[in-house]
Amino acid sequence: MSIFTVGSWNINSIKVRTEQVKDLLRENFLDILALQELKSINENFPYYLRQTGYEVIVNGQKQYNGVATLANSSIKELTNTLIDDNQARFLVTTHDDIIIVNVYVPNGQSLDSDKYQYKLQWLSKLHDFLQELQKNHSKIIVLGDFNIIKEDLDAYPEYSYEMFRSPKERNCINKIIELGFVDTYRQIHKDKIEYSWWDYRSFSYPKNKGLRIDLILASQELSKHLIDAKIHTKYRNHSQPSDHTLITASFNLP
DNA sequence: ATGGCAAAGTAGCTTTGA
Repeated sequence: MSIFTVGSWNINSIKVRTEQVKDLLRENFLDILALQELKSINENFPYYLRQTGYEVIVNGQKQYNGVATLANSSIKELTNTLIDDNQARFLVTTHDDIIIVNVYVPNGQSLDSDKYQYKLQWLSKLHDFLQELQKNHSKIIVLGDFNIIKEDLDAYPEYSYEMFRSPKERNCINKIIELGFVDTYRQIHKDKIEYSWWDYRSFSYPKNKGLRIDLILASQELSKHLIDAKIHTKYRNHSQPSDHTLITASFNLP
C-alpha cells in the first residue's frame, strides 16, 4: 500500500506566487499538483521549480488562463485541447496508470453573457471527453477550478445569486458526476462547510464569505481507496495570497 | 453595497476574475 496525494490550486499568476509553490513542493507530500490561472506564457514559466524534484508540463497563455501539472515522478502529456480555440484551460497527463485531467472551467460571468454559453459548451465537451476516456481507463482524477457551486452549502449563506449555481451549470456538473465520479471532499466531509475561494474585496476572507468551487473528482475505481480530503486555508492566510487556496485528496493505493 | 481588490498588459488606463 502507498499513499497517493493530489492537489489543486488556482494560483492567480505563477509569477507572483512562485515562492509559495516552491515552498509547497518542498514539503514533499504531494504526488501531483495541478495549477490553474498561471497568467503566463510557456516560456516564462519558472522551470527552476524542477529543482524541487518535480517534473512539470505547462499549457500557458499570455495574460489569462494557463494550467500546469507537476508530478514527483514520470509524467506524460496526453492532450491539452478540449475545444479548438486559443484558451489554455485543459491539460491531461498520465502518471503511471492514473490519468490526471487538470481543468480551469470558464467563468461564465453572467447568465446573459456569451461567456456563460461558452462555459456550458465547455462543460458539455468535458463530459464527452471523460465518457470517451473511461472506455480505456478506470483510474481518473479530474481536478481544478470548476467555477460551479455544486450544492448550496458550498456557498456562504448570504450568497443570493444564481451565477455559478444555475440549473444548467448544476446539470453539467451532475452529468459528469453521473459518469461515475466522486467529489472527494464531500465524500469525506458529508455536511462540513468550507470554502476554497474568497473574494479579495470586502474583507471576504476574514468574514469567511467564500465559495467551494475548486474540486477533486475521482473515478469509482480510485474513490474506493480515498482516505482523506482537505482544504488548506494556510495559503489564503499568506501576506500576498491567491484568492483561491490549495485543496488535496489522498488515496491509499494497493 | 457584486463594492471596495489584484494581476496583466501597457504606459493611463482597461480587462478579467467569481
